[in-house]
Amino acid sequence: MITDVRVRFAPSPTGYLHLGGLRVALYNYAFAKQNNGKFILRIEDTDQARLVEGAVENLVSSLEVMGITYDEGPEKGGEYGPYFQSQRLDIYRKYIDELIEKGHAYYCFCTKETLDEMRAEAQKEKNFFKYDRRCHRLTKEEIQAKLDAGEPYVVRLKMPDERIFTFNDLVRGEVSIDVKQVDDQVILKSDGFPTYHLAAVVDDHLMKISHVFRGEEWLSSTPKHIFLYECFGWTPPQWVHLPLILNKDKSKLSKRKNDVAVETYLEKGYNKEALINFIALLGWHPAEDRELFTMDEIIKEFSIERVNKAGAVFDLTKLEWMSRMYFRSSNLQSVADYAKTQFEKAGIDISDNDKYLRVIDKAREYITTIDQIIEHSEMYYSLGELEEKDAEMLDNEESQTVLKFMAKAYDSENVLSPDELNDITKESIKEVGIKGKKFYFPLRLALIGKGHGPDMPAIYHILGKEEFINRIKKAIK
RNA sequence: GACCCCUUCGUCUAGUGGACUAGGACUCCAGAUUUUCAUUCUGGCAACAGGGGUUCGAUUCCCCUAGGGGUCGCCA
Repeated sequence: MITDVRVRFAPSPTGYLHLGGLRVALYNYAFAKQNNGKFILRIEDTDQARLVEGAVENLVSSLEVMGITYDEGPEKGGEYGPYFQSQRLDIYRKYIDELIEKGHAYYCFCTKETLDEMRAEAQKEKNFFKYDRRCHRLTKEEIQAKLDAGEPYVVRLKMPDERIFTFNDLVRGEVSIDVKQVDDQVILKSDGFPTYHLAAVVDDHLMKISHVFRGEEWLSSTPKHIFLYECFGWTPPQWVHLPLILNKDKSKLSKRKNDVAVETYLEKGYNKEALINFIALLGWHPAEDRELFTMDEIIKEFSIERVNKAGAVFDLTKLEWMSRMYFRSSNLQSVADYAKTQFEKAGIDISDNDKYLRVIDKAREYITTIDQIIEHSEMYYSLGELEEKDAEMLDNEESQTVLKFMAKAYDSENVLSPDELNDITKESIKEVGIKGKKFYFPLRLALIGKGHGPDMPAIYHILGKEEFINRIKKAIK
């Protein structure tokens, strides 16, 4: 076990929990639990323009329904709060001033327009764009004058001129990046908010984060972060850059090409344990050939060493399979509880709980998403209109013969066992002289209103003896 | 374009120099079981990107090429 593990999931509240975010959160959570560490939720709301109302609540509730709970964060609080970056502005300002004082950062008064021009220029030469540091050459007096005049400014980190940053990533191993590829990052925006780079580093240090799990898209900005740690004289955390989750065309999973919000999958009615299991296996796999893992098993088995380097394509078909598997094998009561709202929506009275559980236990065998439960359940509560050709079939002579015979054959004092019921059925087939589809189809139409469905003992068990006989009788003309 | 990362069946992956005739899962196909649908079972199709090394021996180590992805914002 690794000691003093403190990890964090730090989403920006832009609306919903992304599948990629879910996986980062899950790995963080599993890693923390497994090492008896702490899992922190921190809200990175430094971009005023992108704030979305209710996003935090949404994020928190998505995590909660997925079974990922945090030890410190919004609502809960904790020793290292506040956990909203927008409430930590003073802290950031203090550290930014320290950087300026030490000469690691400088004021920049260049406007967006100037910068755009410079970028366009660099674009023409097809070069990597780097800010030319013209504001770094300003004298103290010039800076003060501009500040006094109330000119808007940002603060930039002054990266070293020459240096190869080499760092160790727990997934990728040693990674090297030349500082020539790294720009003087803006760390304080003109609206007084810090950028991610500064805020994350400061918070990770102050919150004593030991391992930073994040998407691979952050790999190339890691030198900026490492440099910040050095400027402050702090020890950087362990880096864990996760492979990306991909669209079918291998590009980074996106809203345009896929459903990316966890809540969408929940609304669609996928089994949530299956979703967790499925997402866990996107980029991570234990040594054995097993595929089905409960949350506890994921916590137990997870290891960074077994996280893949290559991105993983999100394959809905496999999620669907897994969702089916989970509906069939999870605890009956939990499926029944999950299905309840569907029945309410459909206006089906499920006050007979024993029957409800019998219905669910059978219907669950057929579903991929929970909303499909109704079409496999409603016939046990009430029979709809028969389709025309089915009605005709039910009325024909052979069908009526079968029904009349079976209404008597199945009638008994005691509740029939599956074996007894099967025996009666088989004997009856011989006696009536009608078999196969001609025998079973009308029977099924009478019982559940459709030609396909569960076997006789299953229907008998669900409906109960009385209702079973009644339905057959009702179909007799 | 520059830099960084990545590369085993269509997809998720196992594999850390010989046990590989490259394993599992999903999908697909075929057969069996079942009165029907669904299930279940059995079998099948299908991959080490290419080229050089190193080695007695490379999927595994090294190099090159190719392909894919990521980054290059006062977004995170």
